[in-house]
Amino acid sequence: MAKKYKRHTITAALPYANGPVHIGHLAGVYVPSDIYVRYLRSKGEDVAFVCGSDEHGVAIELRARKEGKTPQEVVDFYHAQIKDSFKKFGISFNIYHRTSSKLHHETASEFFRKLSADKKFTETTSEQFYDQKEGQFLADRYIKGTCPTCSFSEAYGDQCENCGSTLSPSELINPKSMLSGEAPVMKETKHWYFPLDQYESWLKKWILEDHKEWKANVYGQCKSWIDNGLKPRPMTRDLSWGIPVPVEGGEGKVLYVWFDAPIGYISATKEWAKQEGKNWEDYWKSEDTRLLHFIGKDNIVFHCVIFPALLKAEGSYILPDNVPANEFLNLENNKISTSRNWAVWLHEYLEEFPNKQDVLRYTLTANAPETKDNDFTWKDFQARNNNELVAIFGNFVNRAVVLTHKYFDGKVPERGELYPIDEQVIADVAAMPSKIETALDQFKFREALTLMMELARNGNKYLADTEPWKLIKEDETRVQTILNIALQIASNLSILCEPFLPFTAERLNKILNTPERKWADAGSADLLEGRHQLNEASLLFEKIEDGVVEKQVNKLLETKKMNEQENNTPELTPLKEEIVFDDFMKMDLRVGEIKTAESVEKSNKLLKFTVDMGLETRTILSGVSKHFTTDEMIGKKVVVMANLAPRKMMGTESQGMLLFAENADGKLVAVNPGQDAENGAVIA
RNA sequence: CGCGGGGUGGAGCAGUUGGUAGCUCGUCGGGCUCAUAACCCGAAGGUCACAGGUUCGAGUCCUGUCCCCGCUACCA
Repeated sequence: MAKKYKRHTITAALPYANGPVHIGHLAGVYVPSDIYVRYLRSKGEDVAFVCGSDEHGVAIELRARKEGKTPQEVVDFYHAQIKDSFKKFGISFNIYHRTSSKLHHETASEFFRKLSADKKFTETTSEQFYDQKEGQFLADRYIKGTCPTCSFSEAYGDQCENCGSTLSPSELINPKSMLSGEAPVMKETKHWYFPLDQYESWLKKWILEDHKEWKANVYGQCKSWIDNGLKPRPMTRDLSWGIPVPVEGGEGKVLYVWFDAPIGYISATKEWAKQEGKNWEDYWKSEDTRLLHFIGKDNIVFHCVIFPALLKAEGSYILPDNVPANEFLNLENNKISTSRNWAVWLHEYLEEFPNKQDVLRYTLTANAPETKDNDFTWKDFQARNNNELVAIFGNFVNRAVVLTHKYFDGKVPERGELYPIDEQVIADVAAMPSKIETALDQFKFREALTLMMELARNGNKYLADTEPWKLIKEDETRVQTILNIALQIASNLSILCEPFLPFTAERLNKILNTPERKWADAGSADLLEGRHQLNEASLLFEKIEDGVVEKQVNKLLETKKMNEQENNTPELTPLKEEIVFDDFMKMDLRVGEIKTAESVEKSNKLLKFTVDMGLETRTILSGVSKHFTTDEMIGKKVVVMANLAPRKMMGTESQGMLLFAENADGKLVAVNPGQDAENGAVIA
């Protein structure tokens, strides 16, 4: 932070209100942002920490339809649940707002109207697929059809999952709406485009030159976008759930969620300012305010490129000074997945681990995905609690307090003459706050946490080196000095651990019988006066037994089992249209035997096979390298669609098609005619 | 050859402008007994994904290869 700022506006990514929040959200965004905010507040800085539920978008509309509810009912439920989880975890938002609120609708509409009036949009009419049965335009992802490149029948409108080609929906053969299953029609529609391309040179300077200090993952992602050339992006959608387009001709259309969601930060700030009697514009339009966005890596371009460009276009807003984005957290070696229920849900954790919010906050900070994706395991959670929080932090505090009660009736003893070891440890304490500050100022939360724990470790070492329990028999004055210093360290811990472990800081202050202290006090060896009365010692952390984490692991195994069962009784794809016998007879299916198999250069999906078809040997390409190794395919009998028109892929002509069955989990199995079938035999 | 991030002792991570490879946890050995069988000391353990190159010297710079993750633009 080279520049001195008067105040800070800190945003945390708006969680999407179509499901509860899990440890991935916490680790990636909310714990780091909360640590940073608590640190700033402790330093006495003026901070607005804003967040809220993102409640628009097509996914919520679809979910509501599926559950037979209104979109509002869906978001009401999850908004309340998410808000509650954050509150209980001590995520100290100044306000947790929501984008379905009236104030937000007004704010976003006004923003849009301003850009529209200033001619910052271009209005373009184009033809898009429309589902007549559902009365709705279709996003690319909601159209399926046959891939023109590889004939895969389940290709999406934007991409074929089988061969990897990038598509546009109009290229699909036999397109089908995923909503109704009907064939969509083309229909004209007008949208408001934001010409991002016009901001290219400005973005180049602002990010690539002026913000080289951004994290490597953030900077790299932005550079990639800018270097690839920016295109105008539509800022409106043909949907019904969202903020109505507030200008002439916008009937039946809503604002794109990625247009309205970041503005949610602004409306949240407005609401908070109104409640607190402050001026919201100080936090968004004043050059001496520092704006920071805490997000996950999936949001980088929206927060670094699109939203800043919109703010720039509007003209009166400040721009983010930094966007500390984290990578993703995995759970027990698998990607966290809401739909597969592979997650640790915060509302469940709160019930199953009462009063252990700090343990999770600690684990997620110590193992935060700051530079790359990381893995959360229950075993690691248990180890960090038992070996670090209990053994090092909790134990040190307990030792110091118990000894003080034992020898001095719980009154802080006066400090006498200092030995070199005392002076050393006091100097170490004094040096610690600035070390932690340096780490926090660079968003290195893992490192900051390690430093904080180092102080507790030093405390334990100090006690071990000075051995007050031995000295008490011969030199009580010396013990007074030692315990005084040990307690000063404990008091320092209460300040320095507060950003990371707020509940622990509170308990520690209770034990020490002290008020909450501020960052400026940290480093001092005079936080506790002589004869200050301590409260009874109580444990800050408790050991977590094997059975407890085993239960959690079993719960996940159970989930895995259920997912597998669901896959075994899959939702089968509905039968295709009836065909007549002659249609069937048009297909020439033959038995073949794979003679050779090799991977295709520059393709991550294709394998190249030579297949013995009895009369001839054919070269056939198939997009199956994710499913099979070349070795396991050699010698296999397969069914070949023999009279399919040849097609060139990756420079090689494929003379036919191998048949595979696809399981619900996407895994392919070769259709096997049995080893007795002769090569070239007709299948009918 | 689409783009970005990552690949460092059993696990999780640091390694700044190239100069004897560090930290936490775990393991092994020892010590201590105030403390939640907690604490303290010591040791073992790495061809820094792989192959070349530049250099007196490369985890660090260059070239190529492999692997994992994400993005690829109406998926929030």
